[in-house]
Amino acid sequence: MNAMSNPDYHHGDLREALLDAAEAGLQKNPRLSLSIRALASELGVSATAPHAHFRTKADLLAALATRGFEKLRKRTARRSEKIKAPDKKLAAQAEAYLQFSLENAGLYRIMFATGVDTEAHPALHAASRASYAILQSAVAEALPTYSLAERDKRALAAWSIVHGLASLLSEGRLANDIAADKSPKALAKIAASLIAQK
Amino acid sequence: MNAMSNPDYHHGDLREALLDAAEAGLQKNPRLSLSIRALASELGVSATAPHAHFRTKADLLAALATRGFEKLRKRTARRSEKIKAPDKKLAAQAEAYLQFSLENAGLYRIMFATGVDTEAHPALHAASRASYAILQSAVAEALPTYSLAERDKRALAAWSIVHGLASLLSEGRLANDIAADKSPKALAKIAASLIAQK
DNA sequence: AGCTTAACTATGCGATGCTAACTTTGCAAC
DNA sequence: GTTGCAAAGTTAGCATCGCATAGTTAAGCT
Repeated sequence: MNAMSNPDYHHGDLREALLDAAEAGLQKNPRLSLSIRALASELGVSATAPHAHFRTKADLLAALATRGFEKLRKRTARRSEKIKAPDKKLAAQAEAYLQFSLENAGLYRIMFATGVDTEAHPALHAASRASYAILQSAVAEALPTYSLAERDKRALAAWSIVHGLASLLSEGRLANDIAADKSPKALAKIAASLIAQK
Repeated sequence: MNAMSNPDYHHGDLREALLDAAEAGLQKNPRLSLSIRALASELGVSATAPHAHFRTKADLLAALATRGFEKLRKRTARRSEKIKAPDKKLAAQAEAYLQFSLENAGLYRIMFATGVDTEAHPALHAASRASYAILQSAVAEALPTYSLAERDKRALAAWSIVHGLASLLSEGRLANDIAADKSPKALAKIAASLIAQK
């Protein structure tokens, strides 16, 4: 399955290569407007070859977003596991989330770009939902005495505030006169203190 | 300045007409990908006519976003003025904000779309900043005994949570299993209670 | 009446997403 | 081995898009 006999004919795995190239491009320039043709030529493949793997551009974007959510989930989960104290756990997750959104600004943008229809892409929906579940459980741990309904509200609030911050940050809408300290740590602290407040 | 003598030659005000048409299009279909050519033909004008008013598409989008922020500011301000109690004021503003984002989902998307460079468009920056100021003052009123720094943190948190909610909502990422009651009122209540909590 | 300028048209280029028809390759059945 | 077939490419071509350029028309000032 790997290493085809004729190296001219072609990519062992164009599908993954496309996603890799797209992610790399977004890493270099977060505002990059992805183009199927550009990706194809970058990989030395004809302009229409990608269509064998992604029917439409939206499908490619959805796959990319799915990847992004999986990456995000792993990151926040790993960071979270190392920490025992429930309230610090929440703050650590928030920080990991914000850090991810900053270090992968381009990918993060795609993950939340409208135009990627969640309902048409079950894998994307599942990956997004799984990311949320991590956060949700951290909130639940931080507020064990609260009712289920209240904890759900807080979890929703947690996602909103953390995503809101990430979104405002990556759009450069947080000028110095609004947030002087824009480090993930400082912002995560604000978010977590608000959520876990009793 | 209004009503030109020759009705064949042309639009009294193509610039505003373009923005109107764009907004109307977004209203009908929030996911609409705006096209200068489509707008032009809709207005019965040549494909390149819009370029006399907007040098690039990004300029048009920035103008549209500026309009959006002004509309948002007026709405939240008007709603806010009617209410005296500081805590209810904050909740009312949050509700107005969320309502605006739902009723103008397409426009709201443009307002926060990356690719519209804030720094290159001072008017957009100012309009966005003015919207924020309304929210900021409501938070200050709700927490009069707090330090300036603390109030600023809360204001930032308020914007984040409200924008985060709006963003998650309009991307359809708030399925029923996450937020059962997705009415602006219910969500605003969550947001406001979190922010004004003492 | 004449000049300037803003607003618009016509033409055309290069890039893009996508379709359709054809070709190459690897693999498996016989 | 040959044959058949599906997967993964290719080339060609269409429609649409943003935008630059150059020419044209109308409006307004002097």
